[in-house]
Amino acid sequence: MTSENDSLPGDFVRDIIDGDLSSGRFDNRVHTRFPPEPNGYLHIGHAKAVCLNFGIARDYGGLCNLRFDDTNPSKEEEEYVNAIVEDVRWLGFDWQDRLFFASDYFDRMCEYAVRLIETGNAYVDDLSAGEIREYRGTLTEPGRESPFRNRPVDENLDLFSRMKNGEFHDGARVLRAKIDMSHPNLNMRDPVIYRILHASHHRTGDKWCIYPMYDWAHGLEDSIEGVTHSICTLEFENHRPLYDWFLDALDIYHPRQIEFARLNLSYTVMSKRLLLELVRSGSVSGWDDPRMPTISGMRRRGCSPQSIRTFCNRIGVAKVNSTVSLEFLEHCVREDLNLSSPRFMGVLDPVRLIIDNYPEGESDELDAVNNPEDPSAGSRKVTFSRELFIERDDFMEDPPGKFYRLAPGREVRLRYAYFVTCTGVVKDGSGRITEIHCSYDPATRGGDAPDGRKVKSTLHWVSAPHAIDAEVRLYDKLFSVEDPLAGNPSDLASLVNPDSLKILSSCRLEPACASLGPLDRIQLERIGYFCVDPDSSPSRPVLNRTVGLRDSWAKLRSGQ
RNA sequence: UGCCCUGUCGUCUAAUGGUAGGACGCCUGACUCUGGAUCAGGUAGUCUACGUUCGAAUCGUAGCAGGGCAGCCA
Repeated sequence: MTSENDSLPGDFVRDIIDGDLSSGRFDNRVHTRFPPEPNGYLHIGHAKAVCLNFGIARDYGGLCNLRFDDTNPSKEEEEYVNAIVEDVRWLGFDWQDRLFFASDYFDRMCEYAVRLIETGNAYVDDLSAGEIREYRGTLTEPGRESPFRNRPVDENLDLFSRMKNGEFHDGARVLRAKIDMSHPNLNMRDPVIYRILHASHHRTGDKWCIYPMYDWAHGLEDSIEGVTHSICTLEFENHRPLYDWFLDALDIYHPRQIEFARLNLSYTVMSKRLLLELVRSGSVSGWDDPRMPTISGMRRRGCSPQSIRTFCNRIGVAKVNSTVSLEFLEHCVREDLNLSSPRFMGVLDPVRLIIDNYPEGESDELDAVNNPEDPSAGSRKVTFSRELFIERDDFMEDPPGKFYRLAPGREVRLRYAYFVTCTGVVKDGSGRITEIHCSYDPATRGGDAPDGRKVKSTLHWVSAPHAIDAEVRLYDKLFSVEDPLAGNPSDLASLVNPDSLKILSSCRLEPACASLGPLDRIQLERIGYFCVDPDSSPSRPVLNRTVGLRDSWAKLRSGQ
């Protein structure tokens, strides 16, 4: 299990656990679970729950199960199971041999249902779905009892067993708990326990034609597994009385349900349904599009598992609905990538720079540090020559006062190489600069002047004859508005940030980048953090921008 | 006009009846072969009212505001 060195304040969930530990409620055990439904991909909101559940188990020396809540075969697929397993493992968590499925407990759940019927706590109802809704009442009016509510136990037993045996069509009957049709909490108005669904299940095949409802199933799963603290999101708060009622009615082991606020992130959405909508509408390329807040999207974007864990551990756990700023996620990503990413030089928008006093046809091997934050990362050679590419942005013919980079007559340093001074530019017919001419000072080889003179800036560069071509995909926030759901927009797609993806197809990278493999994370000096996309090939690397470096020049410029 | 939950810097979150603190963001400055990183400083908050108390963000009452709930979804 991953250990985290962040020392963090506790949270209300841990406070509750501390209380249970001191009162001896669960025999000094702490046992949690992460219970995804396999009907979609995991997103950063799920990561919060994963980190909470596995993190608590780690901190208290307890256990955390990975359990699939697969009680609805019409929405669930094995593809999702596999993706979820991969994502949780990638995040750095381990459930040992405790990978469970709700469907493993279907037989026991049925036995429990029979017990509920026998004790007069459940009945088979012949009402249709629409009738049940009508009988339920409203938020302000009590419901009415079903005419089938007082069937004798034997009849209920018989009908339930025939439901199970497939004698009835979908929707013909349901098994309901007998609680209180006038309860102020609608969940307690005789909730449905089993429905008939002649559907093939991804694990049990056609063995079942009745499937348990969440409220019934979830507490049983927790109870069967000996879970102590069943941590879920706020929308289940109103379900807790029912969770407790079932376990009490059955008189079986009774975990404690605790609800916390789900994560919201600015400039994105966090619902499987809406994310699926973006996929279906083609607004993004798939669940793993690097703009998506999914774990697979973030992985492809280049966020490290460590940075996601750090983020989840720092945002805290509370009961207030809140929206964490995207900037905070980016901060956590930069913080980790700064320490762990090897540096390379690459030019996104190249302009040719010619060093007139450098001998034609010659080249030079210079030492470059791989990671200034990590001496053990060592160094590499970069090849210098007479013709280079630098970033078009790094030159201005008529620079404003705060522009420190290259300009006519000005001397700057080329990273790890030489000081160069701009002597002139060449333009094409439209006035666009096609070449920048410089002279270099051979005495500054390596990047320092023996006479101690300083320059205001250092530029990254690549050698024109040695550089490799690359495609770079610049990703930005998914939506152009901070809260895409504000005002219930009818089409989310129209709010997608038009600049969320810019593809640059003629970038140049230093040759060392050729050895990079899919999902490798690097820093391109002075630009940002990048991740090698799976679309990449050795002959044509494709880099995804994870997040830019903080850029005080860009900020200065945009502020004017 | 039912029931449940929640209100602390712009944002996220601590303080568990005893000095309202941290982080992100933002603003200054220092340093720097990444205008990166790092370091130092600054900015800014207890929803309102009444009550309990020597003392209230914390406890109580009322109000206001936000969120959730009427699937045979989870």
